[in-house]
Amino acid sequence: MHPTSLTEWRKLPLGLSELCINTTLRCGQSFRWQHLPDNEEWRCVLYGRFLSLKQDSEYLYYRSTPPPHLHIHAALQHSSHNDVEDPLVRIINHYFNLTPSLTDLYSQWSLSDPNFKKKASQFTGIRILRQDAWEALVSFICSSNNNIARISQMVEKLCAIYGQSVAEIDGRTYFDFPKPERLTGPNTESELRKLGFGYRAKYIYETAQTIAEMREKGWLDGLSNPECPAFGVEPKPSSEMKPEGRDGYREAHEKLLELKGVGPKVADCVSLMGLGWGESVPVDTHVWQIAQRDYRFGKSSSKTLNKTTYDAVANHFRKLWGKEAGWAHSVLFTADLRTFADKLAATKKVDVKVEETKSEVMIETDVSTAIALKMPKEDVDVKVKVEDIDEAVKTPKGKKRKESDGIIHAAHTTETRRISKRLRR
DNA sequence: GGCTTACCTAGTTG
DNA sequence: ACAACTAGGTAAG
Repeated sequence: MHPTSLTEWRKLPLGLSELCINTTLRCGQSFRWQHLPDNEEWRCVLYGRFLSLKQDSEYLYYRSTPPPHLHIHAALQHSSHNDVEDPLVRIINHYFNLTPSLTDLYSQWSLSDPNFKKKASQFTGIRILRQDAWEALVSFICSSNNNIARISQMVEKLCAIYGQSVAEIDGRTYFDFPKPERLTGPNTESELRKLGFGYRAKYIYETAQTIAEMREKGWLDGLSNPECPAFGVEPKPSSEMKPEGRDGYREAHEKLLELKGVGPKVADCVSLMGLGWGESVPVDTHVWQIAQRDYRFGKSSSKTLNKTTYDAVANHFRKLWGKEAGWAHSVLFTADLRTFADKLAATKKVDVKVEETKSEVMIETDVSTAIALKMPKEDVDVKVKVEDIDEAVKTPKGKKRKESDGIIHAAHTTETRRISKRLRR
């Protein structure tokens, strides 16, 4: 394939508190975005179309390859508008779920939940993506007992082997996500095992088989929230909200559980990020820890996360945060991720001096602000005194961290290592 | 219904 | 170097 040309950057007015791609694309919702650290650019393929993004405090910048003629997603061709509306804008609005006002939602959640208010100021602009349901389903089957780095690797391999080549830019080929039919071959399971999918190989193969051969066409997308349908489908009103979620959400969740490798947590991830059900609250190990630590769970309820406890936690958060509980959940979940732990650790006590080498202007800030401002890492020289870190992180000396509140301390230990490593170079 | 255990593997930890 | 452990769970008993 020839190197593909890129269009000029175009821009959309959009504040960082309405969308922060640097956080949203790294918090474990989508596993396919490529991050180019040089200029903080993000690249991916959506609906068969290559897309590149970057952002500053006022605008979201986007560019793509010239409009394709043949291999275009069907929904794009049915552009019923006479206005020459940029198809990329439609894709961006849909994928990033840009219709609801995120700042309004944040103030709503802050009003009803002091803990949210406390954490949220460091984690603004986190949106729930409206991803393709099939891609979300496969991605989250991969996520079981796994870490974000490896999930991303696996999804990437899946696209490279089974997906269609869409563009070649800077020597890298970009692929679309393969349809279920591409994964129903008799050797798929063993191929996936060779690619390092482990026991998930069987789940993916069997689920692809089920959807391709045992379900009506459009079955999965048909489980979508009518208010937030698949790309290119007209929105319709949805049913009324209930404590356990709307009827359509309950039904989607139940149907997803019939698929191999799909338990309650994966079903909720797909419902939330792939089917547009905002009340879906995936309760994973992090959320369970958060519920026990910050929301008084764990005393009366059982020690392990069984089905009853799962529903109790999810219902509690739905009651607390309302119809878009899953969006709020994602903010707290992100705050708890190790990748982002430095935001909280740093702002607590570490005073980090950041020197922007380009302008040679010295500013004092914490790591969190530096990240929030999205200073290119290469342009930022972070200087931290080791005593400050030790003082701030208070690395525990006890060997058995697991017994107590292990998660926090473990995160701090990791963070200490990470910063020390950075200092050594 | 609630609780255990096995399941793949890349990367990290001690 | 190298064994043990960890990471967005699920299925089966």
